[in-house]
Amino acid sequence: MQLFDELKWRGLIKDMTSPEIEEKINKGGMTFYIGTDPTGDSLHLGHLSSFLIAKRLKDGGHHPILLIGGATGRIGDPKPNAEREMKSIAEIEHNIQGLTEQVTKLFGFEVVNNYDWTKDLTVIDFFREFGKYINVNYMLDKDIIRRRMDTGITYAEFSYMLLQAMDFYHLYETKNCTMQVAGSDQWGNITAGVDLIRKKLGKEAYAFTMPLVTDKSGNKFGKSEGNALWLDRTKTSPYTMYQFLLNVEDEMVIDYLKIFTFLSKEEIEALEVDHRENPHLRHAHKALAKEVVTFLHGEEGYKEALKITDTLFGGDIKELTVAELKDGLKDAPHTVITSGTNICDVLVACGACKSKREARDLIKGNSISLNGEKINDHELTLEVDDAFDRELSIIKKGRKNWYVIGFEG
RNA sequence: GGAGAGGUAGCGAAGUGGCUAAACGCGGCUGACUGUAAAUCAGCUCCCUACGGGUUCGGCAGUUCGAAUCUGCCCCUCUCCA
Repeated sequence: MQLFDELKWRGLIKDMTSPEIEEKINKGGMTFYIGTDPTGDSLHLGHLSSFLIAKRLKDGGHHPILLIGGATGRIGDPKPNAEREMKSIAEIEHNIQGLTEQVTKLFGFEVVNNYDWTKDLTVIDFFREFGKYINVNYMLDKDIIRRRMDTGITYAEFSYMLLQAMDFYHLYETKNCTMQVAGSDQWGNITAGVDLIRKKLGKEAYAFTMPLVTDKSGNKFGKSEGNALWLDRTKTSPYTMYQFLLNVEDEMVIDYLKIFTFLSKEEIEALEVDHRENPHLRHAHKALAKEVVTFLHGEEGYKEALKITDTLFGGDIKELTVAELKDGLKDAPHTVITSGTNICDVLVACGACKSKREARDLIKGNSISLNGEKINDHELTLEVDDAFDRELSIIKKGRKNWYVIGFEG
């Protein structure tokens, strides 16, 4: 199967600026770029799909460049509903450093920063060199701008697409970068760049987008309880990442295998059959979790995640040794209390509950386990004598939220 | 600069002097059922050991026995005009 067809089969191609892209992708040898603004100091799962496309293209003989938006990040890409908060320069610098290290390590891409070629541009030069080539009517016609017309948009964010267009133009000129790849929400910005290159240079540049990865109900994929799943293991442990992927919706798991793994068509189709016939075995889920965690954190990270999973979901935690518990729960919040503390206070202290009221409600609702036993008395106190080896107690909220309690004194 | 319409809990949106800690929907959390899934059903969703108390409806200051609801000033958003 040729590269383009494979990308298509994996569901990674939504829109293209030109049908010639198919041939160019199959042929290899292109320099292309993907971009991200330094909104955080690590990538998260939501970024991964487009970075993996870049990796696939790289493996197919193309040359990827990662553009980090030191300049564009100072402005903010318009969101559909509201203006972005401006980030401090210090935070942006910090994020650029984090992202650069991460991407270099994980993907080995060449990294550039658009602040380097925009920081010395004067306003007047900007207007003469770029402003004159873009019509406001054209900008107003972009979907993202139209959506912001009733809630308001500042001149800074309105101008964002010009900065991104300049990036493409700059990379085209200096690095012969002829293609841009991004998520479908970037279509407006991308085409602005293609048009700018055509107008200023009379040359054709190319771009395609990938569909936004969503869950079954159409929400953006890659958040757990409102928190992003970071690719940096100090921010999101291999275990947490593994668990998230193991729990994706049945209907979506095959799509995710195509998007997030390098498993072949044959392997994925075999998993699809397996999953249809024996859904409860969850072989497809396990494959997805294994592949992604191994790619991100190596064989060791995967083994660690698997071991913790087996420990926590394998049976009765009372049968485990303290050493096993410690190891299995080393990513769970760890809180030290004094022996004799009320259970509700402990639940708040360890972060399981926002308030004592919530703690009582959860206890009444049969949701809290202490050392493997459900509890229903909110007057209960935690005693060091009841702890495993007089050292630690384990609280579980719901089915999969764990908290380790140590004792002081 | 002028005229009009708005700012209500995580989001959307009711409420326009006491019956409102604030309808309803979404989201979130928990329970049951399952396969650590989905769907479904049930409970919870400002804080407090509580048939009660304390803080809320852009901000500040007032009117009133009583304000999310009325008044003044300020901040912010949208629409139209210039």
